[in-house]
Amino acid sequence: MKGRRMVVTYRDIKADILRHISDGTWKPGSLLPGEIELAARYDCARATVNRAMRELAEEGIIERKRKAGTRIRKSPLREARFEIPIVRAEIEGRGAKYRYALVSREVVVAPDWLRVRLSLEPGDRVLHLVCLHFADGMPYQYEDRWINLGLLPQAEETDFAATGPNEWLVETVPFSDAEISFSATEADAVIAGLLGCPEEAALFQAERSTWWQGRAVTHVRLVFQRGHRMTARY
Amino acid sequence: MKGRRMVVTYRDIKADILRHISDGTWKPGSLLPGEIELAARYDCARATVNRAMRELAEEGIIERKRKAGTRIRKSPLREARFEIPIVRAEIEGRGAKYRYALVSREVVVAPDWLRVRLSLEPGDRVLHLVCLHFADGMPYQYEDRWINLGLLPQAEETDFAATGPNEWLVETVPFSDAEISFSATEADAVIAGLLGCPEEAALFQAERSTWWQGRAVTHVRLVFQRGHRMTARY
DNA sequence: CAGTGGTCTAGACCACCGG
DNA sequence: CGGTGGTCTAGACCACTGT
Repeated sequence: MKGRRMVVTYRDIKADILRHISDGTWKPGSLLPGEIELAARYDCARATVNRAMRELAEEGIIERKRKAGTRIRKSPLREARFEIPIVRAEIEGRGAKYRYALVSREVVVAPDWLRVRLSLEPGDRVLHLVCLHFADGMPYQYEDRWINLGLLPQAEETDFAATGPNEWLVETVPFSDAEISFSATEADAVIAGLLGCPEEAALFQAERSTWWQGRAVTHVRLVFQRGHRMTARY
Repeated sequence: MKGRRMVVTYRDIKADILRHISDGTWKPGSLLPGEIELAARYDCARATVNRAMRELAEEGIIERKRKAGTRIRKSPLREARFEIPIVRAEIEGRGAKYRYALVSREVVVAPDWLRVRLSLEPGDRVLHLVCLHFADGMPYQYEDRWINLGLLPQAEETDFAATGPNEWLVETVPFSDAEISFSATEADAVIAGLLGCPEEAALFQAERSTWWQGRAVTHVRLVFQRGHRMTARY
């Protein structure tokens, strides 16, 4: 009279383990049963338990070491994941109308601070662009970008009046490594003028350097309009 | 004379796919071969290909849909992961000496803005703490915390003069959901005084609300010393 | 050196959804 | 409806590392 036994999924196991942590059955630092033991308890294959625990480890909930076993992390070294969207998508995703404007364009020898950041050689030339991004006609983001002409010489011939450098780069360099950092900055006269905010206003900014196969592609400083927030759940 | 054939690992496959994207073999938007096809090409089990592609999808490199197959993402919807450490660990991790100070403590009825954020009832009581965290004797972070006494009544009897609320909460509420957001703020008179920076200085701040099993635990506003950055690679 | 997690395999069933 | 990815299984070998 018994139908087919419901199969235990790795999601079930994750949820069950989280429940045990939540209700205090397993406390921070304590040792969990091994995979074989749990597979027996849940009556499933070890691979299923493995996937559940591997994901919990990736999420920073538990800590696994061969031979030593699996433990609940003392202070849950958790991490928040932030999507890094393209400005256009970000603005249109909020249901606002996107507009882009090129403010200035110049080809120069890379200044020292940039050479250091991107590991460029003395004398290397870069394309320096300043742009503005608008949401519903209001200034949304100031973009100060430097593109390595040694790696992307075609950038010098490209017209950035219509298409922003961000979108051009995405389709030109399909895949890349990046380092991004967030901080606060005070609006200088130029930025205050362009964003239409008071000088010295506190603004949220992101700086990102990008590499492709070990070579520097671009460096960009993005300064957001007053009051901008970046949010994540975790 | 052939020894045991080298087994193809899921890491090999990930690397190979990334190489194909990097060198332009597969362009953004293009359709990749199915799992069975790839398993045959790499001469491995489908599960191995599946794990490689599943991880690439999690990382935002590719997009998978049943029946439709797997494609390279148009604009690589990538995400940066930031570790959210406890202040003490953050400071000691930089090799600096950590010191904590409680600035003020009061039990009050939750103000309206907090009630809304944490979905509290009118009249609910909260513990309001203001603390300072020092690195090598220099003010590092200002902490403005509110703890829900309805959920954690024992907080009212706890002495936060020695141990910071953050560490107390971590060991009291082992697991929780959180929403965190980053922005820039101007130093008001109080914060400028405590952090020792000019009034109106642009400061980086994080705000976090935390829930345990659906009930609000705490809300905290963390304001960092001038020049603070949060960095990630991706 | 022995126990634990890490990974691969070959096969199977199934859910979803595009054509 | 049929092809694609999603997942589970039972078994195996291996790498790492604490004891």
